[in-house]
Amino acid sequence: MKKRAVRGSRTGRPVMALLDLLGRRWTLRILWELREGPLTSRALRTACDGASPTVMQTRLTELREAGLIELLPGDGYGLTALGLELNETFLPLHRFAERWSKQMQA
Amino acid sequence: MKKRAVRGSRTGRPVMALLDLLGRRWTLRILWELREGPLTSRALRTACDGASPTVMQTRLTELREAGLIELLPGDGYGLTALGLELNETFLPLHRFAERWSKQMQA
DNA sequence: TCCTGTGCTACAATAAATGTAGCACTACGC
DNA sequence: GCGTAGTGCTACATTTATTGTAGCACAGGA
Repeated sequence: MKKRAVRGSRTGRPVMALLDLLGRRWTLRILWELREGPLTSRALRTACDGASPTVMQTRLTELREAGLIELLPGDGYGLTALGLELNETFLPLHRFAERWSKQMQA
Repeated sequence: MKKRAVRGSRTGRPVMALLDLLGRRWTLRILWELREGPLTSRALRTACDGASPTVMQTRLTELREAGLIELLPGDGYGLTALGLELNETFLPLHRFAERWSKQMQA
């Protein structure tokens, strides 16, 4: 855990830092899986097709430092108010994915 | 280039395949940089903080196969109708990133 | 005490990204 | 024609990230 700063944060453009954070493996998926409520770290690993605990823990730490998720003792990990707000941005993604999938088959 | 299928596509849930595709490094950033019009592959590399041509080319191929971008001879890479639609989902991200950045400083 | 589950870590093996260099092709000016 | 500059794209060695397996310490509950 040597590199704490979010990559792209040097540019001074927050959206770049955010895109970099979200562009790391499993990050989007983790936020997505938490959309309906908190999950324990192990449930999260199961939900994410058995992602390795190493990277899962790394992502959880990153997301926690970014203030998007938090560890609720007894309930596992859940979205913060900020994380919930971000997640709402992605809600249309499900509908889009269905449309996208159909177009790809054609 | 051995693994062509989008990871997560086995699950039969398109949103998982989409999240996996978008969760690869530079993918979100590329879509973002194309939001205001086509860019050549080299302009794109410059815009993405000098991403290596290897991974840039890999992402461009993936996004092209996903039908989100296309190569317009003479203009470089641009969003398809589908890609444009997806990108509109991310437009609120900029405003969110500003808010997020401010909260993080506090 | 002995389970079971939690968050989390070590460590070697594998896969992905980087950085540098360069190719083939096209279009332009001379 | 010739050189120059731009395009999309690739090779290859190095560095970094991710995986997979195993396991730790701790906190309940039976």
